[in-house]
Amino acid sequence: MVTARLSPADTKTRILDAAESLFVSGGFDSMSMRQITSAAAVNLAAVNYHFGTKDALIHAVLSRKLDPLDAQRRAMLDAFESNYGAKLNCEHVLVALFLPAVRIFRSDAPGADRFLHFLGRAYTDPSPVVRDFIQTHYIETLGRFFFAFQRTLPELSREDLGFRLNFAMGALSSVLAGGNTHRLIREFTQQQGDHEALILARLSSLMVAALKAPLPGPQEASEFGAMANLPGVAQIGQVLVETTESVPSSTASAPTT
Amino acid sequence: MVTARLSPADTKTRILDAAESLFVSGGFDSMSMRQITSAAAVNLAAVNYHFGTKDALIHAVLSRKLDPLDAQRRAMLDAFESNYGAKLNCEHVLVALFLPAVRIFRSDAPGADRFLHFLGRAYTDPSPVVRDFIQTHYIETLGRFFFAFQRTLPELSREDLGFRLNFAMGALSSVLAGGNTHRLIREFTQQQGDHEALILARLSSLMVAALKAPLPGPQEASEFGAMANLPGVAQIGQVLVETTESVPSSTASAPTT
DNA sequence: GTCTATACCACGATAGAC
DNA sequence: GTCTATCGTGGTATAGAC
Repeated sequence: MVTARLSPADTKTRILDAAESLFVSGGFDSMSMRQITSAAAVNLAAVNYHFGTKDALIHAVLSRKLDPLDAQRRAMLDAFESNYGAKLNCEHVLVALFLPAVRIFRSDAPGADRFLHFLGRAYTDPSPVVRDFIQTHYIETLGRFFFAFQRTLPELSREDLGFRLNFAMGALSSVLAGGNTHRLIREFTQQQGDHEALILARLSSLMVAALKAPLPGPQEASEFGAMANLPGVAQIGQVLVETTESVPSSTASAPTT
Repeated sequence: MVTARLSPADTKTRILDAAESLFVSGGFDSMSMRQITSAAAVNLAAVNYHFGTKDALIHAVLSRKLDPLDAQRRAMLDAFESNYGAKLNCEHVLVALFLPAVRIFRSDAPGADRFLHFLGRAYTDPSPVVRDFIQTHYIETLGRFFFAFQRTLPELSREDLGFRLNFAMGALSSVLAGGNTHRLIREFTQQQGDHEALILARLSSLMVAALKAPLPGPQEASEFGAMANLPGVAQIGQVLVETTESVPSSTASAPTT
């Protein structure tokens, strides 16, 4: 509505900013309402007033950053599909998947430099509150990208593509969550001209490698089996279990192996 | 150490089992002492008596599973280096890195079927209690594997290898932490003979692809740059920035990563 | 409609009784 | 070794000030 004063919207934003920062630092379960409210310089009850609950607050934090990212990803995939049609290849799809995040990261929006770190945390947080939200809100876009990858990589079966995409996306999330993103990216871009393109190229090259790697057949598997059966290797970790189920009373566990 | 009765060791083990299960489900910060003790059917204070603190408890939980894994990894790398010497290749190193985990996963030890899930959680948990413990206790083995990879992949620079290893290990952890591992892996292995070898081959092929992918140069980067500048793509997510104060400010403080 | 003070129950941790 | 009582802190809910 009208709301002449300028304080109300500011309070919500300050809470969101503080919560986001604490979320990136230690994850959802780690951040406390008292930490959030004191960092935002608002009253403890302000969170409950504006968001209702801690779960709803993290949903708002996630939506604020992930909704625009999701929309840009879809828009970019649309643009590539319109431009290339049947000639769409998997590099195009990867660009549509990565470029929006890289652009946000390289923008001068507040907190943009921490965006990749935030993205990694959001995708790796163990809390069901976070995982369920992401898995229910951005499934549609994920399905679109899955379908696009399937079109550009017809040699992969549905299950195999799922395995590789899971692998690739997990890799990206984990790398970003590590927080080394800054140092890593700076290293590769310090003497280059087009930062955005080079970051894209680096990430995409690894992804393409994981997506296009030849599928191991029985013969490759048997090679690994031969390695595993080498003398001095075969017995390592071989669980020769004579004790049925209950492990002996030793403080330092010798069993398991 | 006398402990004639059978209860004391049992109490510790039950606590460890309950804590491990809850850790896999929701991470470190999510699991509560009351959840743990009630699941283990012991008194609330039993945890503090046997382990001292919640942090020490999770350290014990991690050590119980990760120490044997770490030892087996080192032993297997030793065996491969003895067998192959200078002819060691990066597939060998990958087998030494993965096979111990796969063997534990496929053993009939209690909770072995959840081992990969546990491993993923341990490597991705956001809590400093977990991260610091892992990074301080298993650094030595990580260094050994890094050195082994460096020998078998001399064409990669130290920094590039670090980036790719980070990528590959993050992928593995994230895939495992996802929990879909069981269903996914079962799908690919249900009608095959040598499960262990095939799982190894699958994981290794993706890792090898990520480790051996050609490093993108300026020309590849410019191709991606061209994609990003297509009509209908260039303006998506472009944060119309007129203020270009902090451009390529090389704030790279730490030289070597 | 916006914000504050405060009370409520569950959490981790500790001391001391048994 | 095991348990109970207790303290400070976590998320949540409400009454009331502006």
